[in-house]
Amino acid sequence: MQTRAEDDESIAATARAFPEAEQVSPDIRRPRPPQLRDVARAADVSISVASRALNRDPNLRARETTIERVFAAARELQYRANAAGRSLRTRAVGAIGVILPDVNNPFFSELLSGIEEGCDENDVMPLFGRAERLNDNPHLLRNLVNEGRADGFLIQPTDVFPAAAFRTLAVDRVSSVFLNSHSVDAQSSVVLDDRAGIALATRHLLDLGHRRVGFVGGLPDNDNASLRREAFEATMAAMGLTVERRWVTDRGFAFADGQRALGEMVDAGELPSALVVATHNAALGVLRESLTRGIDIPTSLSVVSLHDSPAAAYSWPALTSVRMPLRELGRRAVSTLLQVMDDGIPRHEFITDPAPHLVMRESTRERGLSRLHTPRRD
Amino acid sequence: MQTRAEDDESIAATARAFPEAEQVSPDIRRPRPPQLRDVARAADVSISVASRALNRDPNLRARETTIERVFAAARELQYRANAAGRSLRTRAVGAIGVILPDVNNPFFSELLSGIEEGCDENDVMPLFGRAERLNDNPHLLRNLVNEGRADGFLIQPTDVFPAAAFRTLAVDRVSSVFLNSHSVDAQSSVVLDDRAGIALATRHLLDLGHRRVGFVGGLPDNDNASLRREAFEATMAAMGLTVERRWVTDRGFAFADGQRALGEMVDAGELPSALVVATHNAALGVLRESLTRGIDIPTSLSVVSLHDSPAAAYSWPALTSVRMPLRELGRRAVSTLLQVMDDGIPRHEFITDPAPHLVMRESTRERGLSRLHTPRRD
DNA sequence: TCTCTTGAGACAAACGTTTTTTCACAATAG
DNA sequence: CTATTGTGAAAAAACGTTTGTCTCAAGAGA
Repeated sequence: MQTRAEDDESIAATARAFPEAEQVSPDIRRPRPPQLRDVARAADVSISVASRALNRDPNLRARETTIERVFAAARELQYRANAAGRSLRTRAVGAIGVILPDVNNPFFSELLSGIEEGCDENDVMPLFGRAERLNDNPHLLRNLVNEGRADGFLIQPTDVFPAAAFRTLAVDRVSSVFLNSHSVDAQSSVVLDDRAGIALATRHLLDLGHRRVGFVGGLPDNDNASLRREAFEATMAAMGLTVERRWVTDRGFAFADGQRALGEMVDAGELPSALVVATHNAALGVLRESLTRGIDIPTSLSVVSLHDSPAAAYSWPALTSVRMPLRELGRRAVSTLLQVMDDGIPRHEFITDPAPHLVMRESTRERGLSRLHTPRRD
Repeated sequence: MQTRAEDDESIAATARAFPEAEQVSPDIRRPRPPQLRDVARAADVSISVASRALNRDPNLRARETTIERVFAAARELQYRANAAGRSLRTRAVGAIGVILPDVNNPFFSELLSGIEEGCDENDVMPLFGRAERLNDNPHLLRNLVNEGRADGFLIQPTDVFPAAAFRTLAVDRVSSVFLNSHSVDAQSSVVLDDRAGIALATRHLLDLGHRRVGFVGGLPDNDNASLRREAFEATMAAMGLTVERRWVTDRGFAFADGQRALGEMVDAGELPSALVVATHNAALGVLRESLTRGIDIPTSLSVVSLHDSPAAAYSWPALTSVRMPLRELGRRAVSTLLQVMDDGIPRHEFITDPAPHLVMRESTRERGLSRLHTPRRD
């Protein structure tokens, strides 16, 4: 303030005027993570040998002991290759985008952990994004690709999906695997055996003696919905049973759709004695609407759903459901994506193992008084 | 097969023998995303000018028209800076790790979208990870840091958290913000106004005329649990009401804990006329246990919970609850983390706006109206 | 003796940015 | 007519890897 000081002095003064600057500066400087250079120095080899050893490059010719030294040094230092450096050189970032609609749908819990498991196994990083984000930011996928943040995508599509957002992927030739969807051709897919799941659920009701069985399905233009419905009808037909039109609804997969489906069925007159519900959330809606309308489940109506989840055990009554191998789906989706990324050949996988499994809870019961025992046939 | 052809020929023959090779090879080579170099060329400037223009470098001296040209070119090409290149140079990757326990807890849905919103606003990429992953892979956080994949972390801790996994962060001086937790000192935090939420819930019951009010709380050594319990007792005391010991439980925040709490309360004798439940999932457990035991809610017991969620509307009866500003929590957590990353100064934020809000549904009722009005049943 | 091979490893370029430094040129001052 | 100063922009280095090419020595084969 008094006199004009020389430059260096005034800089020092400035520093003093903002005391926190002195403390902060060392605070935010965090220790540099170990680099390949450090590993090489510790193992007393060149950087290139260290790199090739760690990556198990077959072109590297070095003594076993040398390679061992490198690995030991890397372990010792907790070395992890810097993703940016590697990515810059290899044009692959070791991360995959995972786009799911409604992460909070409880039935995704297993799928999610399957995906994470698959990622861990393959040393790949998952980048989760809720599908809704695509609506706010339709460039998300393209940006992710252009920024080189993801090498490929795992996508679970829904009806309301902005298909345009995915066209980008095809145009840019980005590998992607669609989960539970046959609809997008020319892309890879990994799907569950919905047919077997629905058949299991339906047969469960038939085994309990039910004959008047209805179906609460998804929207008519949804591929999965029609597949499930066909499977239901086929199973019924195989038992020589016909399906009453009025007991088959196609309102959708959501909670509210299940509520509505049951409501309409009730309003239309006599109920079936049992319902196969094509998906978990809709089944919870059916249960809830039954409570509202005073329909006693399972006494006067049995309900079984495709897809299990923790929430199924919490509902009233606890929901009998068919548990699908979602964890396996997640794992396979990851490994399939990696294969596709590797060779560019689209694949269509079908998860049959482990097979769908019936989880018996409280929402189904043997059909009331009539203990008619029908011979089983297949 | 017949004669030895010259090299070029035999290569062509090989290609013909593996027809897919011809298609695949170009397939997996995807178009190179636009680079800064391309932008610079299109705008007819050097790479450095392009970079500084796009980053609004104040040290850049260039004509306005030049800068405009650069932006126009970037828009035209849909340029996005390659994350690896930038990260390598700047030592920041523009991504933050988000560690949540149990992503499927429905009450996280808003928190998640708040975080994504905050990330979008700040042009940062969220890397979600379920906390359980830390159990399988305790090095996850350290690896993320060492690989330079995340610049900082958002963490929602729980009781069962492997605290050791977080010590790494402190040691490596990685910025992190804890959500809803006061317990980890020396780290930043963003917390909700639980006190106000519990007070609102409690006052709601008192306003309805309830005087015998109980509390279903979390584990006694959980900071949040004690905070909520204190808030409950303070609100009661402010009305001159004492709290009966037997109506205060501390089983935990989970569904099963709620079930157990109510069960024990019933087994112990007379019930209160209303319950404040310290968290959403436990409240659902209380509701479910009431159904099991034939306790009519809200006729003989009113239940209100801290934290709302879509699932609350689906329960039976629909759960009256206090909606906390989780979306705002998510957004603020992101911006706080970015500030901490910027200057290294820990912060402790308190979300009071928007204020907690009572969502009236069907699980609470005025005391004494017991037989006048029952929820709709057909 | 001379060339070849092989083993064991080192050199150096390249990936796409950001940022410090340098440069060319014109306008002004002396 | 030469120095100085702005102005506008280009050069070049650096970030941490991976990987194609080199080196160097020791032995093999002729």
